[in-house]
Amino acid sequence: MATTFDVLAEPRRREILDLLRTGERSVGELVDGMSLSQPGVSKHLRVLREAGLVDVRVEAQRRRYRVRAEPLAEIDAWLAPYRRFWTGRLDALERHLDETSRTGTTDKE
Amino acid sequence: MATTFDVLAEPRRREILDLLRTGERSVGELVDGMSLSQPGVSKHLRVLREAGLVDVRVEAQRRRYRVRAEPLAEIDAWLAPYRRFWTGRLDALERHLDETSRTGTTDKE
DNA sequence: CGGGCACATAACCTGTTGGCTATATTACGG
DNA sequence: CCGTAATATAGCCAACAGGTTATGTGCCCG
Repeated sequence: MATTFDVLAEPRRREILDLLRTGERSVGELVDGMSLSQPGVSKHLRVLREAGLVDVRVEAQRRRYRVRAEPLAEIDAWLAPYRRFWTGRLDALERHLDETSRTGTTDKE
Repeated sequence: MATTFDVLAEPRRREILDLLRTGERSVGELVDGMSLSQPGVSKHLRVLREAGLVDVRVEAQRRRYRVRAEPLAEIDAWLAPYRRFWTGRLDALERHLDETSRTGTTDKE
């Protein structure tokens, strides 16, 4: 089963998520909103669903899809340790530890 | 040229980033740190480099790689509009707007 | 209760990707 | 200068992903 990153790597799937960001949508609405065949959309929705990125609500013959937060929150969490690379300053000590954590090899020169 | 998401979709590339998170590393050090052939590592490094996710510093015959922040910051930015899905509460008005922003179709039933 | 919607699944084809082995390249050290 | 160390590139192959068309399935409506 694909990782969240795999799933998000697909532009059309990010497009779908963008469409869902403003609220639930049926498959047909998604198809209308993005030049791609209906089976194509369904295929992506399946991937999104299996990765837990969207939720379905069956309503008569329609299926309403909406964004699920958890996997996105995981990405956010994955990003956390890197965040110090671009957010303002970090503790001088912390930086020092990083620089020297692996020293001891052929590191002198 | 691959998007940042494409690049991050590869587990080995995330592994490389993880190794670089604690400071610069040479290719050889990366190879030692992750069961994968040297050409394999170099190939991934090339992708990471072209996507701007890492930087190289040539030093004698060694190449020292390190993390570059920008693309990661972009991911962070992409995540922003979704963040409200899992961070605490959001403004009632904002939620209301989302729920009703597209209403007017076959939305009643 | 039969026809048509809305959606999912199947089957097929093609392009891309990642791994490997072999080889080119460049810089030192002696 | 030569040999070797460190890394990049080339070439090859198997696996996979995404698009398309055709078809299955369930549910409302007249």
